[in-house]
Amino acid sequence: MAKPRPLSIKHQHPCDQCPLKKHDILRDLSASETEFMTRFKTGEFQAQAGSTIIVEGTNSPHLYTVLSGWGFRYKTLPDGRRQILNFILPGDLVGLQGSLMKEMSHSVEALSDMMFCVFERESLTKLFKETPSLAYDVTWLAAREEQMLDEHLLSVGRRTAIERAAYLISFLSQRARRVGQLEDGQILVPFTQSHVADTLGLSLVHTNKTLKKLQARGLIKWSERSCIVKDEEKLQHVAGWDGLPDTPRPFI
Amino acid sequence: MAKPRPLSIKHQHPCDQCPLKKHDILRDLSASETEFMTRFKTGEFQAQAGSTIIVEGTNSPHLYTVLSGWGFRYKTLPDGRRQILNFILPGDLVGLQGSLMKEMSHSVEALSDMMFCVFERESLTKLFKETPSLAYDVTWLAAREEQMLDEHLLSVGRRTAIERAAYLISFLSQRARRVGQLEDGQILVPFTQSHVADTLGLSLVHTNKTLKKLQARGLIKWSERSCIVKDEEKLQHVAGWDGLPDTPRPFI
DNA sequence: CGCAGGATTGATATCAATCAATAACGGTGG
DNA sequence: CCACCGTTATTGATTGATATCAATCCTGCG
Repeated sequence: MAKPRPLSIKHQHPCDQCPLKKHDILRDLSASETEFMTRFKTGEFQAQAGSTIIVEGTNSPHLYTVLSGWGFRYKTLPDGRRQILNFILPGDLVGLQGSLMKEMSHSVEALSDMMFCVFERESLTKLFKETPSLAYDVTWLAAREEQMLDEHLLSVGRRTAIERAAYLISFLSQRARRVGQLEDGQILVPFTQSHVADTLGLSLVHTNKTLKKLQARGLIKWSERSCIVKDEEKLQHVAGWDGLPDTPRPFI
Repeated sequence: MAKPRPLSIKHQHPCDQCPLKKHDILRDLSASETEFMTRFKTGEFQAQAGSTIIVEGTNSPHLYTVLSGWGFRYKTLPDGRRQILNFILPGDLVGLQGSLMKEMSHSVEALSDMMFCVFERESLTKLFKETPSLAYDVTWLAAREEQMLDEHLLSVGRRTAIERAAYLISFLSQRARRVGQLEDGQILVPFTQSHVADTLGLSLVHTNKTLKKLQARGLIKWSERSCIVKDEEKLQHVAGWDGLPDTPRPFI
């Protein structure tokens, strides 16, 4: 519950040595783009596992790119029921809504310790004026988020419990792999079955029983706050899902 | 199932007389923006009620803005189960994903007869280069779609059947009102309870029973392929939903 | 008149939620 | 070291919500 504050560390990672560059899935920036990003970036910011980074209804003056760590976006109903909307991984943009609209309509919490690259919301206009190619990338990222939400909605609305779980785990393992967060099939993030339940729109107990079924079928193994994927192909088949594209994607 | 083709009617509505201008909720375009849109626009296109405008997995060379009529975006599972993702109303942008990515990941169908303003996907890059303010608006619209999907996901994942129905109907009535599609509380669109069911993630039968409950409580009245809102405030309260913002929004 | 699509209803089946325990584990204070 | 927690995972029993099945009833239309 501790409210994280930006640390005063500035440009610990210069943009031309951005730690995200090592991921093949992320497209390279041109020299002029990197130059713009260097001006755009105002600092870095660290969040502890479990801390809340963005609170629904507030208006954050910042826009972030995740440099490392895992988090998730969620919304809650007045009585506390929670729905996890999506997970946030390295290379993802966080807080765009808040920069465009009056306020954020969802909250964000860190699953692991996280490191962010910080931008001022005001300079977003400048980005659009001065560097159209990056503006295009921002829009691309927004469209990608929409695409993921579409699939989640299909999942929660029309897939059965076991199909949903199969979809979620193969979705997460594919996203994880693309940013080096999958080792021997294990998704390198500490998340609980409560998180899974609130993503799938199921109760905790039923989520547990569903994961056990997948385990009994030999498709996964749940182990200490994480999940080991045993048979990704079968998981995808159970879910009736095509998988993520393997093409490079932008980041800012 | 008939595949609609663009009609050869060009600029029936010049951009400076855009029929969308009459809606207060839509922000005015500057002279230079209107000038750009005139060049950007390549024609108009009409779709019949029930026709499929975009097919999942294909790659449409066009980007559309809805001038009139209602439609919906949806995805299906291999065995045919369908999830409606969102509804499409005048002023909405359609096909952005297809312009940015390789292919569309959802389908679009017309609920009523519809009229679209047509743009070439290639000129989107030009839009970003030449008119940053419109590029910003495109991104704004993408973020707005994301916001709606977030709320739908919360609904399908965590709201009960009656809460979901209450949310959907107040959501639709508010969107309808903003573009003159609400008359005496009636949502002016021909949709069936099957559409409602596939939006809520419920079966058709249960949807019918749920709507009947709302009707018994005096909150709505279902009547010939549409819905009359009797008490919007109570609907919103049942759903635990804040409602849509009333601020002007962009369109392109 | 008969037919098709949509709406409605009752009976039954199934899935998932809830309730209630227990187990396994790490951390903490004595 | 051990007793005591709190968190997470697990399991069985029961309840409740929603799906499915099967009719029937409209209403517009050829």
